[in-house]
Amino acid sequence: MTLYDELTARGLIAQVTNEEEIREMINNGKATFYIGFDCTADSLHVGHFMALCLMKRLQMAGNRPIALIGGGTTMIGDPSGRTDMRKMLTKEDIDHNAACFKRQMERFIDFSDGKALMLNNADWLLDLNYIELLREVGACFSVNNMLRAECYKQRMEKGLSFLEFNYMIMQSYDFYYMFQHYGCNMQFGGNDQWSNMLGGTELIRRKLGKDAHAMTITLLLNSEGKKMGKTAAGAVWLDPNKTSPYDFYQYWRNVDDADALKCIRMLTFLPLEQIDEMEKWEGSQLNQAKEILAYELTKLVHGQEEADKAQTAAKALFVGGGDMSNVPATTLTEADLTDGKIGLLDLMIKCGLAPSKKEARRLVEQGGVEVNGQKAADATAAFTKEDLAGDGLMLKKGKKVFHRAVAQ
RNA sequence: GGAGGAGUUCCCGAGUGGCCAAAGGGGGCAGACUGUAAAUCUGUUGCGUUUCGCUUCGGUGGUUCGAAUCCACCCUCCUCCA
Repeated sequence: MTLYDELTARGLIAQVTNEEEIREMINNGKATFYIGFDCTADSLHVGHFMALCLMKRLQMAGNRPIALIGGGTTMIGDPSGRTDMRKMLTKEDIDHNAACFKRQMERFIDFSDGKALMLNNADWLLDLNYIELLREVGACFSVNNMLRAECYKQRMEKGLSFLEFNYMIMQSYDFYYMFQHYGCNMQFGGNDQWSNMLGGTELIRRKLGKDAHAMTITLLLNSEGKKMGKTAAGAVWLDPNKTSPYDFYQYWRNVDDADALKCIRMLTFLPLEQIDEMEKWEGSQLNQAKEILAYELTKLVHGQEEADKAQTAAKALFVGGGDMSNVPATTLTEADLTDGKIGLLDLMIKCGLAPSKKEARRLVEQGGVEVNGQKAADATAAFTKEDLAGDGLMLKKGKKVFHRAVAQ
């Protein structure tokens, strides 16, 4: 099976500018393609992970990826898919975030021997001269057309600043620049980037009379049509300090039935035949599929060792028995104890199970807290250093949030 | 530049001097039911030493016994005119 067919079979391709040419290019490893990453946070998240996987698949087929860090474009802020304006970030924040991205990407993509490049558009965007740019590039854009683009249309209601309006031009310029300097002939991106990407191919055609290609990845939506990888607490991060491997595992372990196979197909590297086999599973058997999904993804992102740990911990907690040592834990010091004790409510806050005493108390009152398998009924309960010795106390909030508290 | 309108708790949105920690909905959390799923039902949803106290309705001052509510100035956004 060719690469292009595989991508199609996995449901990864959303739109392409020219199917025949792109198929030919990527199947034969002739593409030098880029994906842009706006560095609005100090870690990549699950949404980026899809893009990274795609880069990896293409790289394995001999194509050359360019990871473009948006040090320059982040100064502007992409209005796509947004109903409000982004917070403006300082130059320092952006630089810091870009450095964090770089570290994370190196885990997935092989940057050795020029097999992949990492560029930062700050290198060429920040030095642009306004008048020159307007004359060189601005003349090639039709405002009429731009306003017709879906990403701007949505914002016409709410208001769109001129700053953000220029985002498309900057992104197009990136493509134009890399096409000339790095032989970049294709751009990938989320489907919400389609109009921005077309801006680039159009610019290259007008300025250079050459064809460049664009291809978008299907956005990973759950059965309710919302972007996956978001929780109430925020994004699911790839940085283990922001989202622990255990939580990462649990996120995927808990996806809806309806989304399990779609995720396996789109995100894992399991062979398609194996996935087709799983397609027949239904009902509680899907639970097994979710386990596979969670394990495979945790392995990809955090490595085999962390994936094993997360799985062991999950099994120990939900199935029973087993080794508890991999369950997320908080270590308490002498300073956390008052008169040699710590109250249940304070303990819950320390372990991150509740943001305030009020909420901790409510949880206990509603019967949502267990300590060592016993329902905690008394909010005034307190624990001593001895209680926390050894494996410590096993706290449980609700049905599936477990946390250990141990003494130093 | 001119004329209007708006900013309320995580989000939407009611409230226009005391009965307001602030209706209703969404979302979240917890309970029941389950398969660590969905749907449904119930409770809950500012903080604390919890029959009470403290902080909160864009910001800063002011009026008042008392302000989300009235006044002044400022900031941000929207609509119309130029």
